[in-house]
Amino acid sequence: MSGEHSTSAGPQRTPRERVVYAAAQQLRSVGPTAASLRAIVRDAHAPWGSLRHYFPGGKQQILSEALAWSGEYAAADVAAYLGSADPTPGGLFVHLLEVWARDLERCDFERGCPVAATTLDPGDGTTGLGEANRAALERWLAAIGGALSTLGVRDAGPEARRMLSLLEGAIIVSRVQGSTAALSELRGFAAHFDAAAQR
Amino acid sequence: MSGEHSTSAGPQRTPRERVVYAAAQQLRSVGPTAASLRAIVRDAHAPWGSLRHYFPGGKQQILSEALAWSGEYAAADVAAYLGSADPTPGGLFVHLLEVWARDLERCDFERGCPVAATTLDPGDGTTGLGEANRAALERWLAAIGGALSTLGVRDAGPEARRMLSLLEGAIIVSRVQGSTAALSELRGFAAHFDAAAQR
DNA sequence: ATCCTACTATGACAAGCGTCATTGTACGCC
DNA sequence: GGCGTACAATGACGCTTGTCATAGTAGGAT
Repeated sequence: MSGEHSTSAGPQRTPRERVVYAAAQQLRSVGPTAASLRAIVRDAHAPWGSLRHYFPGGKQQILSEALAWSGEYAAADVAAYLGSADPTPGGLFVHLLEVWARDLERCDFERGCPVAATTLDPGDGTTGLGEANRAALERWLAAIGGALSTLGVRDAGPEARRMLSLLEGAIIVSRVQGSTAALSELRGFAAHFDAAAQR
Repeated sequence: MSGEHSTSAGPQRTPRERVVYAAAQQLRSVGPTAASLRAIVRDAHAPWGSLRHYFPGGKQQILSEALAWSGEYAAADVAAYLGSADPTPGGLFVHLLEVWARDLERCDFERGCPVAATTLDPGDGTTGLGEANRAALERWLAAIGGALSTLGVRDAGPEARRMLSLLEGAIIVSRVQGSTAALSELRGFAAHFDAAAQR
């Protein structure tokens, strides 16, 4: 869900893709209300003039697509871990903790989870991001739940939700304190998820 | 930290106190950026004309005091549980889960934790709420840590942070899903906190 | 009655926002 | 050549925001 990547490198993205990506980063750092289209366009090195052409739905469409992209990115990360050597439920949890600890340190704790940010900053309610936000979370939950199920966990759904709750909370506390302590202190709970797997 | 209370009833609050309280609720529901002074004054049934008189520091002062109030409220809640019959570490955790589940259901999942909201919606960074936010979290952490220590938990600090991480994450997931399932599913972790107490 | 302080009302200000209409440029297709 | 679609630049609009200056009112103390 983090999706730091690099803005410049990689296979050249289209201006449209760069806008969606930049929007996701803005979402992560300042929240949907404070995220301004002008800042997004600037970060994306995209022309302001064509914003309306690519996104006739305006800010709502841009942020919705950013949320969808984030959900897809998070799901891909889970799938990648599942394809690694010797995956386990607890290993997935530790993997998520480590990914986020790295991400937070890299950006000086100025970026968090876009889903959490959208949830806690719903604006006046007319932003129309609720549905996209819910979908992004469900996408993430489904990816984790599917992975847990593959790894032999019964009740994979609730376990996935537990895993995500732990992660989201630790991200917030880490961000407030400017330290990844909250994240690493949760590693002990990996045993819980391993124990949930039938042998 | 929730601090629902009732707006009208109770011992009559001064206009100034009502503004701080209304600001805390706005913080909880829409985040600091989207929280407007005009809406706060309206909810508080306070005169707009005297805002500047009570809070010469402007929006920053109002929201800072709202955060401090929230931290104090949360600490008082922890202290109240500690004074109840037969308190235990796991019982404190379950108590927090229940308090928040009740609070979320009462307001149709439109309000969360003010600290989390301020963390994930820092605006342009010039809001100057970072320090007040950190202080509110530390106040809450100290209250929980103190309670855990009283209840015989070693390493009460890290355990308190763990407890808060779990709680904050579950609040977010619950709010997104519009269901308290994420909160109640964490009750099983109460055993962990009980086990951390030396007997 | 006078004065000082606490509080309130009113109106204006600059800045930023998302949105939109208009015009202009580029490029591929026929 | 001419044409039509895709993209870009510009400037303005209405709105809301926090802030501030100014004036006005109440009430107790002297």
